[in-house]
This record gives sequence, C-alpha cells and structure tokens, in this order.
Amino acid sequence: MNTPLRMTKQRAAVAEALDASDEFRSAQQLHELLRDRGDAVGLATVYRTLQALADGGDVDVLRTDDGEALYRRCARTEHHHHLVCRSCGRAVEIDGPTVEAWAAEVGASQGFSDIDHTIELWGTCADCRAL
Amino acid sequence: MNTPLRMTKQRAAVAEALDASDEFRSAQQLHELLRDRGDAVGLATVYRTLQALADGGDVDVLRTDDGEALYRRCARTEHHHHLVCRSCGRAVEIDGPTVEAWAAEVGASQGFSDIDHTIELWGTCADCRAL
DNA sequence: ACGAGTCATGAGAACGATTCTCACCGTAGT
DNA sequence: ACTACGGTGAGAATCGTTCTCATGACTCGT
Repeated sequence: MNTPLRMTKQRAAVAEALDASDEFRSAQQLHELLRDRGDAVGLATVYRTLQALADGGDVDVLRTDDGEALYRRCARTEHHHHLVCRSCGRAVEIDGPTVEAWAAEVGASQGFSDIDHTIELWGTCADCRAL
Repeated sequence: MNTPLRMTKQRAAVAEALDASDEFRSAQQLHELLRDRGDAVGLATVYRTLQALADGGDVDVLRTDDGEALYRRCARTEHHHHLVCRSCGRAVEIDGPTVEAWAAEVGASQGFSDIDHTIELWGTCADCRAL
C-alpha cells in the first residue's frame, strides 16, 4: 500500500509517448511532443510522471554532459547499460557482465561499500554520421 | 598561441584550493572555501577558471546524480576513471584497461563511431560509513 | 616609466532545467 | 452518484551555471 498511483489521461499520454520512441528524450522534448500531438500535458506533470516512472524502475534515466536528464523506456527491467547516439538519442541496450564484476571488485578492494556504477557509452550512430 | 591565459591571483587561488583537496568539489563549494579562507573570488570567476582548467584537461569533471558538476585535480593526466565517495567526495583514481577495450569494441560492433564512455564508480568510503 | 590595447574580474542579471505552490479537477471505491 | 484524496496546470520559486558590462590589472612597445 505505498503510493496508490492513479491512471490518468496525462500519465497514459506520457507513458505512450515514451513507448513510441526508441530514443532517450528529455522531459521538455516529451512535453513538446505531446503538445504537438494534441495531448497537451502540463510540464510539471511530465516531470512528475517521469520521476514516478523512474522511481518505479519503469524508465531509465541518464544525464548528458551538460546535466540534462534523458528518459527512455527500456525493453528489459534488469540492470543494463546503454550505447547512446550523441545527436539523435537512439540507444542500444547493453550488458557487460565483465564490467559489473570489475566494478564491484575494484570498489571493495578500496574499502568502499554500497558500490554502484555509472557506465554509459556515447557515440554517433550510422544514420547520424551520414548527415 | 591559443588562449594567452594570464596567471592572476584569482586563478592561482582556485588552483590552490583545488590542489589542497583530494576530493571532488563543486564550484560553489570551492567558492565558499575560498571566501572563508580569505581569498575571496567571484563566483563567476570560479566557474570560468574551472571551465578553463577542464578544457585544458587539468582537472577532471563529473556529474552527480542530480546534475551538479564536481571538479578535482588528478594526479595523472592520462585517461582514467574514479571511485568516488557519495558523501564526502573523496576519490580514488582507477583505470580499467579491460573496460576500455570492452567499450570500444561494443561501440564499434553496433556501428557507432567516435565512441566515448562515462564510467564512474560510487560508494561510501570507510570513514563515512563509520559515521 | 607611460600609455594603449587586451584580457580578467565581479556584481548582478539572465538562463534553462527542474521543483514547488495552490486552487481546482478527476478517479476510485462505496 | 457522493466523497475523499490523489492529480493537474499555470506560474512562481529554486538552483546551478552562464552572460553582461563597467571597472581593474597585465603586457608590450616606446
């Protein structure tokens, strides 16, 4: 009985917009996208919904170099990383068992606990390179 | 003959404050630190200096989960990663040849170019755990 | 040492992303 | 339907960071 979480038109719209794209999108992009599409949703609501989804582990969040948050609904809910296109946001889900082990090991060997890691790969996808 | 870059009192103070700590610090923290220490430096100057140092590869920059930028002068200038304490900012420099290779390989295999990676480990250091 | 031209500084305004406030609306359960 | 309570949106408020611009500090040629 944590947070009830009602299903509203707005939340559905945000979730749908998220599902519709394979790319990482910022809250503002999603907001515009919804507005253009006709399903206007308040910016604050977009943020709230994204935060709720992120807290529930239903969307993945990452930050660009300049600190903006990007969201994406991923196929798998298990832990994984991404290879993201710097220009279009397209992402490929990746997992690196080796890396996971390495991270945990390094952390422990330095006396740190509650080890967590941030591993994202950035690049330019084939389509964007063609431009 | 790129940017002249004059050595001023302020820039020296920022560099010194940076050298004085082994931990990752935010621009605001450094600004306060300098103020308390008596070497008052404008916040804008702190930001400008940090940016210049970062551009020159003289300091490492990373972002917290909430998007704030943290700076640290590292012992080595070659590419490396960090194991950072979530609560005090203390950092241990790390390199993972395996990981580097893995990242490049994965990127290429997906048809992405100009691959770059973000790999940081977060944890709680022994001292902070004791609190 | 003098002056001109240039880069640096700092206070405060401006910004962009995100969060908060609060009065009003919609959903879910009975 | 009725009610109780979460949800919503417009706009204000925050926060980190960058920009503006008038003033100050270097440097170099003379």
